[in-house]
Amino acid sequence: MPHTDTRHASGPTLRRLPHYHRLLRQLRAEGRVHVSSRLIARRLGAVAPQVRKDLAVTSVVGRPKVGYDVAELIEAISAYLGWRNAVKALLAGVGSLGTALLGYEGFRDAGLDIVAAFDVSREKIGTHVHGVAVYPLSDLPALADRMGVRVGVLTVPAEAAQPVANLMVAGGIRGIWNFAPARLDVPADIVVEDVSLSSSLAVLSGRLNHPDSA
Amino acid sequence: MPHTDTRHASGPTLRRLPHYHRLLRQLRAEGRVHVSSRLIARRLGAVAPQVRKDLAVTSVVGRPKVGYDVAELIEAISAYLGWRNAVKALLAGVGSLGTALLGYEGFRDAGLDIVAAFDVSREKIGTHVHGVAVYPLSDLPALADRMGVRVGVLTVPAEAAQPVANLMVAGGIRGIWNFAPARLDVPADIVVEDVSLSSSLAVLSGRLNHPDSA
DNA sequence: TAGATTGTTAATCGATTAACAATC
DNA sequence: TAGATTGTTAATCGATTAACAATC
Repeated sequence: MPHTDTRHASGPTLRRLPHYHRLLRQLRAEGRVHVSSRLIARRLGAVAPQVRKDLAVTSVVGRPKVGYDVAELIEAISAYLGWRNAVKALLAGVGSLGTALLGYEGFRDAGLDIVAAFDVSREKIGTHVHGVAVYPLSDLPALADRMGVRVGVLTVPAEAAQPVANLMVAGGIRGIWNFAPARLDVPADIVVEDVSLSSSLAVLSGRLNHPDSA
Repeated sequence: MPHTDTRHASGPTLRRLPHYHRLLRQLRAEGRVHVSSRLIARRLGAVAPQVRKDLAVTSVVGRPKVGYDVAELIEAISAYLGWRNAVKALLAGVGSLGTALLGYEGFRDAGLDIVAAFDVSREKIGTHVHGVAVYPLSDLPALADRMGVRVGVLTVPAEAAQPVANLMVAGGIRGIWNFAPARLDVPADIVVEDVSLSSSLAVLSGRLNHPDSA
């Protein structure tokens, strides 16, 4: 009996899935119907068994001597990552980064539909930023709950991160995409994904200053 | 003989150093002079040996029963990450994300001094964005070389990423902070650090959709 | 001194890579 | 069929965590 249950995807695997998706779309645009793990690996700077193990989480099976069906893989990755039916999200903190994220059209294709924004600033409240209405932070829990928002994008200053995260949790949000440079203390069933620009920059600086790095 | 040569800092360690730095500044502001690895670990959601191993790369030694000197650690982390004398950087791609990054004052404190921006758009060339002059992309190699720029911040669309990275390399740049969703092909001695928002979002989505994740 | 804390070695854990039988 | 490619198990690698002697 072939096992149909998908293996659990590790963090590194999840991180790579969008790269596979991007390459596969490119290959499909070039008219390619099948693709081998070896080709994918070469184009992405990886090795073939890595690619096969990653793709296995989608339950797609390849054919020996032929490879994988490109269109099937694209669809399966989209489905696995929940890109088919976008989840509703809100954004808190309409500063320069928040504004830039509100202006990024691509999130809807990546399963994220930002339906409301929140800020403390009198000047911003009541305006629309890239088509998204800005509400007062104090309305966040009630509005999030009413609209059925599941994800919060956190782009507030460090000091405000924890209190605003609390508002998100109070509003019934399930996951927080945290761009603030602060560690969040949230209930165990809330998913937090940190985007730490300072960490990323530190890796770049460290490698530049200490070049013997592996 | 005590060994004075610093151990090599791994990627994960480099990523955590800014978090230690932030917490230590906070502790210093509260008037704390010494700190134990145990306290740092608790505040950052880590374990004490992890902290001690990370901090060891700075060559700072702690005192049994007392802990580490807070000010000394702050200084040593800054020095290790090259935050003392900021490196010159340029930014290519003055879109919404590029504009947001140009507006972020904190980079200078993190050792990055963005001295010029580049774009293809006629409207943008010749203007200043958050005080930084925008030049035509074609001038990038010559200007980078002349100004002694060492880091390039890449915030162009995916299709432009590789050609613009090539311009950066031609201009003598040593490291690229890549925000574009594309894999860059560069000489082996060039450091590339990717910030992949789609990967980060994929982790969040994957954990939300497949909750049994570890 | 007694006890807390460091620095480091050893054990564990998880992810990557290599190897290879199954298969079309 | 012969040979390329998959799916999966075993080996390797690197990072995290546990353990503990040294030390102030």
